[in-house]
Amino acid sequence: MAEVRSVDTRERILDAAEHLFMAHGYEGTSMRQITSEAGVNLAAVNYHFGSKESLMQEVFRRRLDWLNEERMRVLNELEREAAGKPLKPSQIVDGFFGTLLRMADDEERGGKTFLRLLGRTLTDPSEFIRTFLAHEYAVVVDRYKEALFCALPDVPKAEIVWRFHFMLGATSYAIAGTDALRLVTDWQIEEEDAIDRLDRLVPRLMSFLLGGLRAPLPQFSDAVADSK
Amino acid sequence: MAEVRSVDTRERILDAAEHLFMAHGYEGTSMRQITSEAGVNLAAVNYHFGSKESLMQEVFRRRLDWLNEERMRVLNELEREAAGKPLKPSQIVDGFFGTLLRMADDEERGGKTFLRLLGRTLTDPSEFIRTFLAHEYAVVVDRYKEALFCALPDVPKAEIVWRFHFMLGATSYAIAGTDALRLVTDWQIEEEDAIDRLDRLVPRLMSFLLGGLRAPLPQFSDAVADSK
DNA sequence: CTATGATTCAAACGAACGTATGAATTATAG
DNA sequence: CTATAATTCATACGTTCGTTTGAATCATAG
Repeated sequence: MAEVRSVDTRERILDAAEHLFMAHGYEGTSMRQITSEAGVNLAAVNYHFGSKESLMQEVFRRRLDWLNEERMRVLNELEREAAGKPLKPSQIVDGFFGTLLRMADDEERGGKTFLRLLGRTLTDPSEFIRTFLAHEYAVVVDRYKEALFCALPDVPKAEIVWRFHFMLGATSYAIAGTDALRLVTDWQIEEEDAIDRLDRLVPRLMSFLLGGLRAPLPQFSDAVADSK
Repeated sequence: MAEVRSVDTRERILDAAEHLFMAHGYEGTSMRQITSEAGVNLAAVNYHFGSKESLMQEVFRRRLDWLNEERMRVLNELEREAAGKPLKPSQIVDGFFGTLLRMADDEERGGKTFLRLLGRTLTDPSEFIRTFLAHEYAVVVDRYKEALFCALPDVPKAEIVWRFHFMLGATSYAIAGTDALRLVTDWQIEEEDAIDRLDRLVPRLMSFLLGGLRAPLPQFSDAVADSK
């Protein structure tokens, strides 16, 4: 069985697809763009992956499998060290979001390209993509949610779930890239941040997330005891 | 000049486009879907708007013109009342994000449909959309940024800009809709929140945003005085 | 070396896309 | 009523899309 060529072809396609999906979105990227950038024949995608949808799923699976495992490993390690005592919220947030953000430095795992793709895809309108991602994330997110419940026993669970959601949004935006960032700034300020974008982004985002997670509980206009 | 028919047609097209762009994205929505849902002829879009791109821009302009004016009006009013004294961050945040979120109740202004469209579009990969939105937002965002600089004189400007960006992300996610929300929860908790989703979402999000905005400043690993 | 299965390739498929056209229809002005 | 401009309509154009096909090329096993 020939292996050398095909493994190479598969990987080249995945790399090109990852980059182009990030830059132009799923619907905005054609098979011809992908195979052209990968330097392979047009039919190669359908031969190796079956369809464009399956290719998209494989692009994510290649990265998320590792991320999910790593997140699980980190949380298990934290809980082992804590020996039964509840974790600090900052540890949990770092385990989930910090682990993600540190992928940006790891070119082997897709680096910034994959992070930006992920950030943009989480709000992608395509039904099959959201369904796929929700399924990929379900188990890990559930474990982290439970950890937060234990770490913040005085905060209603519904509140924690919402704040988890808000944290995902802030993070998604942060990694979706500097293009959307033009919304907020014309960069009259941060020329000095050209290189250090990342090692500064992480602590910046972490401060913000933790501040939001530990904010005072909201007061609803209708006075209802919102416990549990 | 005939006006009755064409005004109706224009509006019907805009409504259908708003809904379909929200549900399936810009690239994922065809002219035939739009004209079919609007109950008008296929050629009507090109006749009234020129092209699909122009239609997309008009969909946003119809809503954002009002939103921008309202945000300006609110901020001017706040500054008038304050009479020179710096505003409270909570006032500024409510002026920018609260004004946006309250559109959800206003069906005349697009309601939840437009909010979800906006939330999803802010991370849309299409170049011309991001460029257009950045241009539409520029002036207002700049005024609110300046207001935050004055309200938080001890916080470095770069930090405020970043946190503004994070707040946009969290808000975008919150309004992008309950579909993406499945990522975080299977709704084992919040059956009771079916109706009140919105009058509870606003205070919830506001608490989170303010907590993040006022969080302790991050400590960078390389010790550099990050003033200015 | 030959046979076999895996992979690559050029070419084509039908479908769907955004847009353009010119005639038919409708509303307004004189 | 008639003339004129605005709008609607059915239809078609040229592209591009994702996918398929069958032959050509390659690597490996016997």
